[in-house]
Amino acid sequence: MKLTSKGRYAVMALVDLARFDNINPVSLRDISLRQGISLDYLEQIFSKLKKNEIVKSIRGTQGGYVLNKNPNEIKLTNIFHAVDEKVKTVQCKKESKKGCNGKATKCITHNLWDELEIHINTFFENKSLKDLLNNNKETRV
Amino acid sequence: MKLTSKGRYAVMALVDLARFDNINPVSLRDISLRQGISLDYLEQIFSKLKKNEIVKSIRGTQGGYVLNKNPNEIKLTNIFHAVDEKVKTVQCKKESKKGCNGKATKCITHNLWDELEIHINTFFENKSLKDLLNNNKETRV
DNA sequence: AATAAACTTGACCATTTTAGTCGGGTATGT
DNA sequence: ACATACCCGACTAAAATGGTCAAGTTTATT
Repeated sequence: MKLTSKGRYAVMALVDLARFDNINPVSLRDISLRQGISLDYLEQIFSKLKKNEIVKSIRGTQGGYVLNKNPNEIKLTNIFHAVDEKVKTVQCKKESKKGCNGKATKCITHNLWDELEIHINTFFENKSLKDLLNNNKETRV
Repeated sequence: MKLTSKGRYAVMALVDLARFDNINPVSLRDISLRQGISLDYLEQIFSKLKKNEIVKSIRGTQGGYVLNKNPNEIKLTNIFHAVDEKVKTVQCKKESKKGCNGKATKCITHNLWDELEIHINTFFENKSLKDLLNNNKETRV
């Protein structure tokens, strides 16, 4: 099981954005420089964040992105969902009634992955951008 | 984030093993047939389970594998660790003091992944093979 | 002693995913 | 007009994944 960089970058970028968008929109270039994430890659990520109405864009000079909601309304679930970062149990639970492994029954560990998924999603549901912002005022080395 | 088949197969195979090893060792061939997992792939997985002392092997005809511990002593953590299925935060947390992203500080979401990892591992620590066995007596469609 | 069942080991490989890059746009403030 | 910034789709190198294949060794049974 692994977390991909895409999800990590999305969260990093949004925390960065939340910190600086109070006055003006924040350009991806700035985020790129501050967070050390490739600009081109950020564009892909923000395209998805925009489609999912997590951020708004302002084009042209002095343009950039701003949050589309309050930081406490943006849960990690939303962010991960937007960039296709999700908990996958691979080939299990795809077909609802067919069972796994091409057999007629659920595989013997099926319920386990369900539980795990719920467990992880609960964590994501309960974390908002705001939590991360607060958590980070106390930046320890 | 995704769970790989290797981890899933390892758990499935061990549940299968736990059910049948009361009398005789269980051959991978049997597990392969019952669970629909490639025999060659199972061999790779069991090689790792054996190195981690989760199973013992008996060679020769009528040989096979048996559990090396009681089902309630085998936690999911142990299984996943054995087959290299673990929560990875990718490039974060590799260097202990250097920080992430090649900078001198921790990335702003560093603590988050720590928390998540703890959250998930807690789930794995608290689940044993025995739990899965019990859970499965009530096999619902 | 021969045989067959089963574990053991290591190399190999096709496919998919990941983490980008690249090249062209279009909109807009100055 | 021009620079800054978003927009969009195609492309790609490298890694991970989910295996396969071949050539063993061990041991119970006949």
